[in-house]
Amino acid sequence: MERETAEKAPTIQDVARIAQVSAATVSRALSRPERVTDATRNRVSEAVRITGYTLNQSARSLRLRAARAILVALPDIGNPFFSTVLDAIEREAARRGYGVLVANRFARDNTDALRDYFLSNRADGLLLLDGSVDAEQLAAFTRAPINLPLIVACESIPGAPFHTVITDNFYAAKQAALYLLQSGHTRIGHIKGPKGNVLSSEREAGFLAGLASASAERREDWMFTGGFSMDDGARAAKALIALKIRPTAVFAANDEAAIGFISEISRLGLKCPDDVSVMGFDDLEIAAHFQPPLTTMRQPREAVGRLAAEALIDLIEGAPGKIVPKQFVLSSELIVRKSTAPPPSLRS
Amino acid sequence: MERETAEKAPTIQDVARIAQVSAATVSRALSRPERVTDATRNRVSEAVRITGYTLNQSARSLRLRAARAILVALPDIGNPFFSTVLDAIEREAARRGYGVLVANRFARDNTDALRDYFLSNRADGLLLLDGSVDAEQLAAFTRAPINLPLIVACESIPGAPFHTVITDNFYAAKQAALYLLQSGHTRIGHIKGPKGNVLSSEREAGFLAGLASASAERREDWMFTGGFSMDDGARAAKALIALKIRPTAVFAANDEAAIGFISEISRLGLKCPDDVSVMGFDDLEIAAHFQPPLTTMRQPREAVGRLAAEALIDLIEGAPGKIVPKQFVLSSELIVRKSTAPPPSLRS
DNA sequence: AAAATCTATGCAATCGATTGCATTACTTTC
DNA sequence: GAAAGTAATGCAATCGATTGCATAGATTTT
Repeated sequence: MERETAEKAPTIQDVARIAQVSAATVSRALSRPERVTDATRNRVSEAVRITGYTLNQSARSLRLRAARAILVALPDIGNPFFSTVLDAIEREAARRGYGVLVANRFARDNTDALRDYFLSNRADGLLLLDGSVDAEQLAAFTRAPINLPLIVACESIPGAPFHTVITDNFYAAKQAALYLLQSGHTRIGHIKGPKGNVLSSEREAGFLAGLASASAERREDWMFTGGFSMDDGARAAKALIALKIRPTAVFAANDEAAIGFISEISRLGLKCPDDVSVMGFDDLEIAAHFQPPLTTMRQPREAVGRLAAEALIDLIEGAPGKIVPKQFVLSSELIVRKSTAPPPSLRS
Repeated sequence: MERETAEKAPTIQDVARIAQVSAATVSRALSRPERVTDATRNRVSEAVRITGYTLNQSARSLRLRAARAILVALPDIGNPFFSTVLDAIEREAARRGYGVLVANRFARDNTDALRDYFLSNRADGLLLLDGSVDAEQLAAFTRAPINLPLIVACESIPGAPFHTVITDNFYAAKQAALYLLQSGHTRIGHIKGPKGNVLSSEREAGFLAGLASASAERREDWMFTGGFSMDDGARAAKALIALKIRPTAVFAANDEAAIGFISEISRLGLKCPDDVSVMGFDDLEIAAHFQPPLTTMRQPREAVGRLAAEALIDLIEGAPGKIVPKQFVLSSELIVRKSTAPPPSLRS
């Protein structure tokens, strides 16, 4: 287990010997340079240069009880939505000198594993990008005696007292519905996200609120059970094709479902937007390059990641004590492209 | 800096006191259960349960000089190709009890930062998914006195003595060219990857080798300067449209460029595959759902990630000493979909 | 010039887990 | 039953950085 290196890495003692000061002074020279004289600081810098010293994080972590790392738990790194958010998190964390540990596809019932990263001093806090966890258990982690610094981002956990960074999914979905209504559509369907997912239900509710506000028709067989994957979208397409009365527009719970949907209806002979307008949600990079380019609600993914990382590190470094949970709610933006058009009835 | 927790986390000493044994015995009971009596083992287990003890990784790392974590350095997590590989890496690492630290978009000239993760005892080894680094400097890291365990995956660094896990890009690209030739195309273009990238040049060379083996025509103005992004593909599309004599098929260096290309030629009035067949490389998830579904070379991304993680951890845990660099070369697979067809001249 | 104040630095304990060596208790062998 | 061997456990040093407290020296105040 113990690694054998020909030459051991230089330690603070080595630097101290060469600079002819004590290890304590080296430590101070490096972390609070104003506390030592110029002469000492220079001697230490020189000794660091000579030895090629790098601080041993394990020793530092042990002493300070701080790992200078955060754990990011996500449901699926492979998903471009999450990987972009992760990108922003990583950037912000690096800026503030923190490492980023990733835990992918951790099971719902595996919150203990996340807690243990904290308890075992590998991470100083948790950034959770998944709302499908036991809120009660999670809340217990944030209280004494554990006091896990926690930020929930992307997906909220309703009614739970966590710091969160989310986007306003309800309002954005309502905007989407309103946009389709304003384009002249009266028969509008929705490809729902996965069951039990908070984002799904908020987007569905927002969509229905949009319909309701215009007193538009709402039919159960236009509410397609779906999911967030392309295959889910394709399944919804098959369901739509089978209908006698079809909606002229469909709002999908995310871009991937929208793409899978369009892909499948094209295969089956319908055209988008000629026969059916389709909207997505997220504005993934592919949305602009898909055929047809996808009308969608753009979520500020980078901002979500950056703010979440920022908030978590503030929490970690902040004074302990009672902190009122902060909620950041960012807005999404309507991006109109070619996958939506007025319904056939309104076209010349 | 020092975190103040109401109650400190239980330590091995606490467990020892409750189990009425020494800390040394607790340590042994946990790491090598066969070395203690059943009675002791049970008492320790019970004490662990009572206290809720979790091992402090910092202390362990300090003592053992091992972090039980690997650092994955990649050029762009946001890219679905890399994020899938990362997914596989994470899974394998977790299986073997290793944490995964990510370093994204690290600059070419910033290899020191990667080395410092190792020197500072935050990571036990480096998994590099980017070939665009200074090979000489990197090689120095793997030698004494640093002895950084290193695996280069996805992109090889030619002529450098590293363990690598790659796919056979040259052969796969040649296969792609041969497939297009066999479909009857005689005028075939190529959207090149980014300049200076190893993958780009191997795919380009393989493509040209394919053409050469069939003595097919090769024209400089059919070799589009490109890149790996959708925008790069779109630019190539504009260049193609401007040509007097156009190729009837195009092989793009990756799926994203292929998608950007198809998207742009559609916008400009050409149809795929009717006017031009297009092939990609990678088989991203979107490839199957794009319109038209994309013919492509599927890279075994999961296998690459898994093998790379496996090899790195073997290297970390293996006996130190001279190790001959191992090269894993995996094969890609032709996936035929609808974006390719025989050229117009051969169709009825 | 003595007293008080301040500054720079060193000493030594500390963080928590691991392990070589020493010790004790128990078993086997002749 | 004494000697030798073995198994289980404890003692104490160790990994490397940080920091409260002590001290020596410099500076200011009276």
